[in-house]
Parts: sequence; structure tokens; C-alpha cells
Amino acid sequence: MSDTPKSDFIRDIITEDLASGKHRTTITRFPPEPNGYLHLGHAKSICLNFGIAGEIPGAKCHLRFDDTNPEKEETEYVESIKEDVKWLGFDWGSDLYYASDYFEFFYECAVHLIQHGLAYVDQESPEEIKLHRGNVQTPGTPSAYRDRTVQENLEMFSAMRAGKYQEGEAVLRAKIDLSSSNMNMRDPVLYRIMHARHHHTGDAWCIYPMYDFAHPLEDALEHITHSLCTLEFENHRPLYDWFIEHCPVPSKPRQIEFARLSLTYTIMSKRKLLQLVNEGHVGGWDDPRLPTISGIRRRGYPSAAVRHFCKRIGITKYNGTTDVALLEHDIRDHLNTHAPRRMAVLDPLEVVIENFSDEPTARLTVSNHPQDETMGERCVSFSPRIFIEREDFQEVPEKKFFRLGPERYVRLRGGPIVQCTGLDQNAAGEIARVRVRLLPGTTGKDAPEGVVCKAAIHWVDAATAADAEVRLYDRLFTAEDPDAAEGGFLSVLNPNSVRVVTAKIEASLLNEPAGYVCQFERNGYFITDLKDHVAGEKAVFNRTVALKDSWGKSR
RNA sequence: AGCCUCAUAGUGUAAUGGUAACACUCCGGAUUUUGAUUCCGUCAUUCUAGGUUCGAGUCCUAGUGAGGCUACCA
Repeated sequence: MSDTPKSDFIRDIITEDLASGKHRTTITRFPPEPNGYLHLGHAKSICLNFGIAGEIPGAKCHLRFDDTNPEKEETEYVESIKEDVKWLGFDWGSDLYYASDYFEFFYECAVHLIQHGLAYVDQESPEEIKLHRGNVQTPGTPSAYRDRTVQENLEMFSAMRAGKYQEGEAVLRAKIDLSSSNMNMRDPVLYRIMHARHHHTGDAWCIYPMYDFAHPLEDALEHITHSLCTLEFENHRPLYDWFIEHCPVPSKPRQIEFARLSLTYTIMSKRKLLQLVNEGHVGGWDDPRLPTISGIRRRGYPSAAVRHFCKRIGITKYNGTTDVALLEHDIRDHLNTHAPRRMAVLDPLEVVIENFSDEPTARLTVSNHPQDETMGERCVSFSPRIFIEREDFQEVPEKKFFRLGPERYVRLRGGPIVQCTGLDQNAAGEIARVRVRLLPGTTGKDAPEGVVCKAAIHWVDAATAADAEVRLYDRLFTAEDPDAAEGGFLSVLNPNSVRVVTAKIEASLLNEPAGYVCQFERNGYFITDLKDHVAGEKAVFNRTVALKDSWGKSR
């Protein structure tokens, strides 16, 4: 995986600004509103902003909580966001800020605008304001309060702050252009009244600034050079620039927009994720089926792979949908080289080795990784009774099936070749047990002359195998674009998105710490669940991503 | 409808105005003590139509298609 920074149109602009001397350094920012958990879409923005800061000497990236709406924001979200940014591998150092710490500055800027005749207190109702704003075809009409005197506006705005009005009775509006083709310029609201407790400022304020007003001021105050945001803010940029121009700010940041991430089979809308959580369709914000950072972390996605993915999809203004296969490839690619191999059987079929006494050793040395010898080896116990995967045996082998069947030979991974000598059925006529004989001396050796052995299967020793709960997670949604589903995205929830099985695993895995990721050979990548794992008692595994052909293809 | 933005393989991205490249997916093949990995191979008249130019994916115009905006959310 190359870590060479990939250029994009934003990095090009930054490079130019540095070369031309417009800026001596570069400061970006990641400004989430703490009203939910971060998801992969945020990861793209985090990798962009912090990534740029890491590539340029002296540059940095601020983490700023854009907390200007007390009704939606909670401290729980603040903490989860910090944790998620850290997990993604980024460090804001001492540059942690809250927009709510700037409330006094925003207020001063508002007063400044009023004094220059560029803002007024409007006492129209929300409905009246909406009506008088007009629409894309017809210009707006002035509010009856648009031409108050500066003095009157100053007094009323002060009264707003002092709590003399109820919610909805008055707002502060910028006086810009009611006939602009850009609706954002039709006298946008700057301040609204909210008698609500703020997670960070408590009851200090009852008027709160709107995003459009606050954001450029926050950026300017922090000397952000490049304010990167998503495409839907494109036609807010003239307003952003208007505030920068008309307020007493210490610097002039530039807003640049890029396309947000959307993935196939994935819901990325915070509102919808919140609904999935609130209505109990998933176990919480960190449910492994969710594209939240905490969800994919719990699912075992390595953060390095997520970073690589973000780099690979690039930054453009094109509004496309990325195939989730690109993400899954990066996860597999990283795990393939980093995850040690272990054996486990998800659907056990008992195998009895009839001539076991011919095998001199009851312990086998097995490599932890087929390509990376630095990962070492481990001992696995071996006894006359083992389990293999039920699907690794076919009584009547189909075409191109190379594993076990009557009379057939197959290698036990890391061990000897065995030949099927018979099978026992239960009362229902199902295969209950397979009998084999092993070929002595074939451990670590090629098949003897005349023995056709084209496959190696995984297995666990019945004498020492432990039971573990394994949750197999599939996609949460069946439709490629859940957002476009008829009947809403909930109508395409996959009822089989989680399956729980009790698997037979190598006993040593029981003691691995939570968060341990390994590959169950031929079964995909597994993580000991970060939340439900109890060391030494019951190992709870999640399946991260499938190995390509054994699982991924069939979906 | 008005304004803004975007348009390169199935998907995501590259390409100082000069041979359209990379990755993923799919499909085929080779190797393999994981049907994994690894390796090789197939897949595009750069949305359309004009124009500028010796030369256009790139610049201009129009059209088409997609996204955004008409919150006291961000």
C-alpha cells in the first residue's frame, strides 16, 4: 500500500497558494456538529483535512465542534467524535475548539453589521418570513421591519440577548438582496432565539447564531486558510464570502467544496442512521453493520485500510456512488498481510481417524501465515476425533469439487493427508460422522505416488476445541441504493443481515484479547468482538469481510 | 421554472492542448498445503452537436443528463 500523497484539485490550490505566497502555511479544520456519531463519509473529510495538514511542513488541522444548535447536540457525541478521529490515526494536538466558545465574538460581529446598516431585527413569524422570501422564480418582498433605525435594531438585538422575547418572536437578519437568484442571499437569518440549555455553554445564551453566519467567522478567527466542505454548501459560498467581507475578521479563509462519499448498499445519512438506532433496527451506533466509525471499528476494519481507501477514491466535485467493493478490497488487502491465520469450523462435521496410532505425534506445528514467516508458527493438538467444515465433504462430489468424498484424499491443513473410508448416518439419514485413515508420513510432504490430493481443508481437534459464538454479518440492506428504494430505505433492510452460529475454534483463541483479528482459514476475517468479548470465558467473534470466493462472490 | 455545480470503462479516479492511464469489480487462464494470496489476460468511438486549433478528454457555445438551493438545521 503506497502512502504517496495523491494530488487532487484542492491540494493543487493549496500548493499554488503556498507557491504564490498567498499563504505562508496551511490550516484546515474538521468541524463536525456533535449531533451523532461519525461515519465513513466523515472519514473521507477527516483524511482530507488532517491528511493535507500532515503533508505540508508547518501545516495543521483543527478539530472544531460546530455546536451552534443546542437542541441537537450532546456531550456523548463530542466524546465519540474525539475517539473516532483518534482511532483513524489523526491528532489535533492542542487545536481543539468549540464554536460555542466564540459566541461573544459572533455577537460583536452581529452588532457590527447592525451598526453598518447591514442587519435588522425582524419580528415576522417564521411563516411570514418564508412567504416573503419568494421562491426561485419570484423575488422576495421586504419585511415590514426591514428599515428600522440602527438604534432601534441595536436595542432590540440587545433585548433578544437579554431574553425579553420568546422563541420565534424575533430574529436577526442580514440585509443583503431579496431578489438574488441565490436564495441564501435573500436576507438570511443570523440569530434565532432558543431558550435551551447548551451542552457547552449551559444557560449563558438564549440566542444562537445560524451556521451560515457562524461558520465563516469561526474559520476566520482560527486563521483557517482553506475551509473544505461538501458540495451542498456550494451556493452558500457567496454568503460565506459576504460575512468575511463585512465583519471585522482577522483573516480571509477560502471555502472549497468537494463531493461527499456515498457507497453502494450503504446509508450514510446521519438522520437515517439515527432512525435505525432509535427504532431498534440495529444494536446501537456501534453496530458492526453500520458504516459508523465505531461500527466498522467493532467489525475489525483496520483504520489504515480505511485511510488507504479514502486516499484511493480521491477528491473531486463529481457526485458519484463508490462501489463498496473498493472499500472491502482495501480491508481484505490489509488484513491479508496483517492477520494471523487460525483454524475454526463454523458448521462442524465429526471425523474419526481410524488408524490414528500410526501417527507419531499428537501435536502439529502450523504456520501462522503462508507468506510471512516472521509471524511464526504455533502448535495445534491433533487426536483421533476432529471436526471439519460440513461443506468440505460431499457424498456425491459435484464437478470441480476437490475436497473430501468417499474414497477421496484430502490434506488436513498443516497435517497429513487422509482418505475417506466410510461414513455413518444418523436416524434421519443425515451424515453424522465421516471415517478416514491417515497416510502416515505425509505431514509436510507431497502426496505419495498415485495419491490424488488437490485440496487442503481446515479442521480443529475435537479433544481441545472450544465453542465460540460467531456472528456473521452481511449487508444491512439488500438494495444497491437503499436511499432510492421504493417504500423507503427501511423496506430494504436485510432480514438475514446477522446470523449467529456456535463454532468450534482452536482453544488458544479463547484467551485472545478483545479486538484480536485473525483469519479463519477459508472462512473470512474475524475479530474478537470489542464489546461482547469476555476473555477466557466466551469468545464472541464477528466476521469482518469474507474471503473472496468463499463468501463474497455469493452475495 | 431561475441560479449554482458536475459529466473519462460496470465503479472510483489519472492524463503542462500532443499515443486515454491506474485501481476495484466481472469474466477467462496459470501457480497454490486456505477454492485465499500471487501472477497473466479480455473489457472505452472521454454525454451529444457545433466551433477554435496543425492537433481537443482538456478551451468556447448550445443541448442532454445528474446533483444542489426556496430551514428560525448543519
